[in-house]
Amino acid sequence: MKKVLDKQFFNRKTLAVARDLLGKYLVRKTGKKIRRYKITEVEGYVGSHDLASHSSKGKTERNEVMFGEAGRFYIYLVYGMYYMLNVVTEKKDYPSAILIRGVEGLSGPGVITRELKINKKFNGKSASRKTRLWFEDGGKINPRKIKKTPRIGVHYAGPVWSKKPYRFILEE
DNA sequence: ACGATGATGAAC
DNA sequence: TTCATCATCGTA
Repeated sequence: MKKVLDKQFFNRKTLAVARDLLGKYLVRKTGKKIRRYKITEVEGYVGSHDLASHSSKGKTERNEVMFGEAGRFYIYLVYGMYYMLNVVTEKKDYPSAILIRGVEGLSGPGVITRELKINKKFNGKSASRKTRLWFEDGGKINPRKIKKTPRIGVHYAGPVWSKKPYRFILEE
C-alpha cells in the first residue's frame, strides 16, 4: 500500500512541495474504481505578494481556503467551463497553493477535472481516502528531468511575476 | 484565431 | 447593478 501524502507534506515551502509532487500520484476513487495518475506538471502560487495568485487580492469568498490549512483542495471555475484543481500549501494564513496542470495521460488542468469528475464540492476538503481524492507517494524520479518555466495564462500579473519560473514539468 | 460560458471582483 | 476579466479547451 502506497503512502498517502498528508498535511505535513504540504505544510512546507510551496515551490519545494511543487517540485516534490512531480512523480507522485493523484488518486481518484469513483464507485469501486480507483484510478492513479502520475503527476507531470504543476504550478506554484506563492503568497499574497505573488501578483499571479488569486490571494494577491486579499481574502475573498472564492479564495479563502488558500488562507487555511495545508493539504486541502482549492477548486474554482475559470472561463465559465473548467474547474481548476489546486492543493493548499504552507502554514495557515500564508495563502498559497499548487495548481495541478498535468498528469500522465491527461494534459491540461481543465481536462483533469473533467475526466476525474472534480467540481466545487471538493473545495475546502482535505486530500484523503475519505474524500475519494488524494495523493500517494511515488517512486524516485531523476531531478535532472525536472524542467522549470514561467506559469501559463498569467500575463495579468505584470512583467515580473508573470515570468517567475514557478511551473515545474517532469520530462519523460 | 476564436467562441463557449458563467462566476468573480471592482467600479459605480 | 453592471462590466471586464478570467490559472482553458476544442475546433478551425
